Amino acid sequence: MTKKPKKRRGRPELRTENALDRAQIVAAALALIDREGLEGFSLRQLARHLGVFPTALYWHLPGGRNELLGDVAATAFHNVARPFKLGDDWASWLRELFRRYRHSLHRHPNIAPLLGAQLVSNSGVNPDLVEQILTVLESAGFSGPRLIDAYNAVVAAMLGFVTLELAPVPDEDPTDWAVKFEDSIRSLDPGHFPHLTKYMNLMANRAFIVRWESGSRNPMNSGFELYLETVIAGLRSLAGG
Amino acid sequence: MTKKPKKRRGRPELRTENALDRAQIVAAALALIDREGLEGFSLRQLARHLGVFPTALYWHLPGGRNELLGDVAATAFHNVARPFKLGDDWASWLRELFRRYRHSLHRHPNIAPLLGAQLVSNSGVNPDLVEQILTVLESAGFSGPRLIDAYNAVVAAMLGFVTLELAPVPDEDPTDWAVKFEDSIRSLDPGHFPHLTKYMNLMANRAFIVRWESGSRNPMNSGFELYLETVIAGLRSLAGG
DNA sequence: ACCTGAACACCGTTCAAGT
DNA sequence: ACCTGAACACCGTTCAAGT
Repeated sequence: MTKKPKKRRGRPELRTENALDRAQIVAAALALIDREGLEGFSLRQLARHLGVFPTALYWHLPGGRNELLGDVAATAFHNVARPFKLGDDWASWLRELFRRYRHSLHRHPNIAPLLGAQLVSNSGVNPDLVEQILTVLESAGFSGPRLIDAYNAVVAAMLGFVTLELAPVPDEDPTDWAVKFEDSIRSLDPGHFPHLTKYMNLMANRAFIVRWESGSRNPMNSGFELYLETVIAGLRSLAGG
Repeated sequence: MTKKPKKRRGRPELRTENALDRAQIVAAALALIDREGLEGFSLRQLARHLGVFPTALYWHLPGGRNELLGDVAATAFHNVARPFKLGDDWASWLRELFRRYRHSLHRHPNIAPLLGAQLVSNSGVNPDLVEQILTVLESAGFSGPRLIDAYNAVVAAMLGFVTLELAPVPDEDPTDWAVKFEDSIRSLDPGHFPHLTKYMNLMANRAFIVRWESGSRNPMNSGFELYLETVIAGLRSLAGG
């Protein structure tokens, strides 16, 4: 009954009662990564933002940095999969899944490396998504070991394009790097690179390997759509097999 | 004319004349990453192996860590693309490209995150590869803006699957993590996850999201092959468009 | 030209101690 | 139960100085 809410009232973040819980830490981490990027992110900086000592985080996340990043990565999968009812069109369902996943990551582009390139993201992932993809592919005509192969192809396709699209630029002075890189691209010899130079205005900074900005600044929409249709057309033609 | 090869003869790595050049540093870095992984890799450790001070590396690689990793990543593309002659079958050429790239990365699985998830890899990449893919896709029937979309789809497909397949396991005590993760997968409710539990023996540790080992220990061969055929069949059906 | 050496401003994590 | 506080063993990078 004795209330004492006046403790530590000079603090920047007002930490009434028990300030920290796991969800709050994860949310703050995501916000920090959104602003600073993954390279600039550290537990110590996060702790500073939360108004606690770095070591306090270990009580809530015994696994430390990896556990935290696993939880952060899992948020990208929230609400990407819609319900699939028997009789629904599998291709439409897959299209929507791919687009919603991509949209979700474009809202937090800096976590893209976590999803594509670190198995850590597994731990937090909802098995519902796995179950649904299997259901949809069965309805598309796959079964047995081939169904599992198709499942792997679909997951790789869903994550792969976006991981690459949103791959971060080097963290050094980005304009220097961009200028230097653009120069080297634009000065290629048309004799040796006829197609590349012919299509330069369509490709410069818009195509993999010859771009100097990430997809977060330069979305690759039409490339993604063609990729998506490629995968769906391919699955359709292999479904009978 | 005065030869003095006896300098510093007590050193572990015998550094005759000028010990360091860029190529040597890159090779040593790759070897170190192969053994320790990307997380365990540091410039200081690399310098120790080379018998120099960490700061010596900056004379050869002014861009520091990023420049070094860019060069390391570029080695994955060496000799993946075969020559393409007019009249050759574009599908066969693409098949070989994908397989050779995958094979190249399986020899250095720890650098996979650099290629998929960091734009830094661009700097060292050979524009020949770009030119060749454009040539092949034109021969497959693509042209104009759609050719560029197809190019982006092909690059994303080539890099995407392998990046995911070789995504590294968390660096903490790996067996602990694996056991814990396997338990959580195997104890899923068949009522709620009928397909996933039905296919568990085919999927456990062999399919994305429900595996606890990287593709470097557990290659996903049949998944890759179906993915490859999916992309090729899809491109074939969209080439007319 | 090529490398040493000291210094700066950081990291993640462990462990004991406080309340 | 939840957090502080000190300590450990590291980082990448800059800058001046040596040869």
